[in-house]
Amino acid sequence: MSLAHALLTSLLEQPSSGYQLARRFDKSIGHFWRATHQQIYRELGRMEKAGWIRSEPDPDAGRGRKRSYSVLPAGEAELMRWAGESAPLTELCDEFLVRLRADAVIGPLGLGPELERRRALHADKLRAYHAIEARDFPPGAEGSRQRRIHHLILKAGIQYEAGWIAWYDEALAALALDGPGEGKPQARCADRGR
Amino acid sequence: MSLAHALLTSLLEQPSSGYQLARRFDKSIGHFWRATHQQIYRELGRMEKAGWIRSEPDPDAGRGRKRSYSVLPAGEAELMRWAGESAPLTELCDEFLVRLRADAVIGPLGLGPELERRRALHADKLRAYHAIEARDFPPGAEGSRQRRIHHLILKAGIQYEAGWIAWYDEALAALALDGPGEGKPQARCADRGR
DNA sequence: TCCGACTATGCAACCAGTTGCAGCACTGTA
DNA sequence: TACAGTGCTGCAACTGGTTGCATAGTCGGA
Repeated sequence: MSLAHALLTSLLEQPSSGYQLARRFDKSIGHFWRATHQQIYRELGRMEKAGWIRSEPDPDAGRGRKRSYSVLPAGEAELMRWAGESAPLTELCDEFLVRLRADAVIGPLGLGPELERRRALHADKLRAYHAIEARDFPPGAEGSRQRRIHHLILKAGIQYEAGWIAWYDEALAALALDGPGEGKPQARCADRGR
Repeated sequence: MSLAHALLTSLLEQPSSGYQLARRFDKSIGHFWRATHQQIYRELGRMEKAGWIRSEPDPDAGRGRKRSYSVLPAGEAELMRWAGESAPLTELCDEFLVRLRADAVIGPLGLGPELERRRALHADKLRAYHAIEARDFPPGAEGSRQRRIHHLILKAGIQYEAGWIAWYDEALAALALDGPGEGKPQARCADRGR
């Protein structure tokens, strides 16, 4: 598991509260790592107990029970240790491919619209990533090592989405060969007589 | 969750025992959906209770306590229902990108060799996929709808691996700009004085 | 005949992630 | 002053996945 380490990284970049972390995870880091606020609070508790981070109640006063977390040397050492470890690859694991395979076994189920929908969602994400890239990494500017790495990470997202878009295009073309009947699952199911 | 549906699909393609399913998951379906034998046995139990599948003890006799599972009409109906549902996209979620980002915050940690290693693993997988493609989907042959879909699924894997390889090449090039010092984490960490 | 390797199934405990809900503090507005 | 909205934290229950271990039959070889 590495949610703790994702949080350490995020806190090093910017000490914040659990809530802020949760919101941040909807943006930058959240592009490639997900967590709910529940997970984050629980994990912050553990990390504090482990001596990796420390919290102080309410630094910029007034705002409720807010606690701000920051990384202790032990946490930084742990992050350094962990970052150097080698980890297995994240394997391709996509529910939709299972659906496609099911479609192959039990006859055309009219997945065309769903393919279109998914392609469009990927295209939305790609557009969003490109917008971030245009804003934060203008061409020509060299940038620090840190900026180069952040750009690299963004490019991983771009590459990922672009790859899927290309694949969905191919899939749509391949399934279009079935002809117009592909859009009518009921009729085809009846054909199979079950 | 959709392990149950992956199992239904797999059982429709070929009725088999839990153990065989587990081994099959190391191959075809396992390229994009993972499951341990524990998960599979537990799930088969649930599915049988739900009336989606039925089991008979030891059809091709002699072999231990082996049970063979096959899909019932209710299971096929359920699979059909599920395959038509729309599901959220699988998002990019990669631990290594967190490590990279940690490297950006706490200075060069010498991730070069790990990048190389990961690139090589992706290349291995890509080679394996290409071998399967050459064997099962020779160019020129048209093939049935089912074969076209299976090819499509394989191509998703190929596209995925090829994308990562391209990205790792880019990453290696981008981090090489740091010069030879990048491979010596200790020295650089000391530089930072913590 | 015993032993180790492999096929095959399963229990129990644990861990991570999700969901639903509740509570409290503050802010703006009616 | 009351009330709705939102920032912020948290408990409790559940689900899915992992790990470690136990068992039992079968087969081939020393």
